[in-house]
Amino acid sequence: MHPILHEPKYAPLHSSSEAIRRACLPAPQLQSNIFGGFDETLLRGAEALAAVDIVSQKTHPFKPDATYHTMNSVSCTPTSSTVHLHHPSVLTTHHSHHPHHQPSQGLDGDLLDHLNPLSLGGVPGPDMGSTPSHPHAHMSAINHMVHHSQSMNISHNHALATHTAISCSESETDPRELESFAERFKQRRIKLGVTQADVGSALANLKIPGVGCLSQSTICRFESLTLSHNNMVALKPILEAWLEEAERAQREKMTKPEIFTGGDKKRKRTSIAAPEKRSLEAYFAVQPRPSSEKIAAIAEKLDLKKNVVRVWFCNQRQKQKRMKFSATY
DNA sequence: ATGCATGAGCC
DNA sequence: GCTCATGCATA
Repeated sequence: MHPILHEPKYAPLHSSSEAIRRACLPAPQLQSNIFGGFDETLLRGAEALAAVDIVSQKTHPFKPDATYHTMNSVSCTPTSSTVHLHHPSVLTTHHSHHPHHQPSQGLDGDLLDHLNPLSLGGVPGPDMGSTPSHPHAHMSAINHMVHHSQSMNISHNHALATHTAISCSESETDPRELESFAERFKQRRIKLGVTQADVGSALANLKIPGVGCLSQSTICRFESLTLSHNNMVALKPILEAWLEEAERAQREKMTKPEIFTGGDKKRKRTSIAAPEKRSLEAYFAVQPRPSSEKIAAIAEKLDLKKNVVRVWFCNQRQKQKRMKFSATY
């Protein structure tokens, strides 16, 4: 079921969002935010690193078998609410993107070759059953949509002394507004003496259709603007509602924030060692979107599980899109 | 505060 | 298999 958000004015999303994004983006220089604009320079660096890696790699067999999760319990269960919707990514509207833009395809192949001359032949990739299918409690699913047009525009018309063509949207999506709200939010939250985790679990008490609780992580990221612009836009009204409610409640009495009693769950987090991480970064600089084969090759070289490498690349890409570091919103 | 991971939805 | 929103675990 789809939790229809109480905001009919939003455009249809999912399906079209990707398309819209792609279509709208002029020609962002893509992922060069983090790694700056070097290409050749970095490349050499990458190759060097990679080379070094090969060597150092064999020396220490890091975690041969990275990690695993063992979780079971579900989670947030703030005594009162039951509204746990699924359907997280409902908003995917703008963002920058180009389908597959491979900056230096040849290069990366090269790099890999150096690293692993055998890999390209057909490395089966040590991707063994890495899917401990776990029933994950995926609660909370908010999201509002954002007009596609809006967000995109703002990014391009940079400081035009003339007029800001923020044509489409209301200030709700203005990065500037989001930033100041996040700041005010944190301040008021602290004033209320509430922790990020408290806010997250208390959200469920708002009983907003489609909104369950959120984790401390998410609240933290919201405050620090380390979420995508879309995500920020979607969360803002919710957190704003909580804030109002919390301040109102405080005026009359003291509602004690309830913390869910998660009993059991132990998921181990894989920790990628510095040397491996450096190599991954070097690869990423050259090719942010390696093919499955390349991922397998890299995984083998670094002695990491293929899935770990794949996820690392996904996370790295996502990281670039976060509000604070992205110029594409 | 942040790294690694999951899962839904889409292609 | 990717993107995105989000979370658990951890430094």
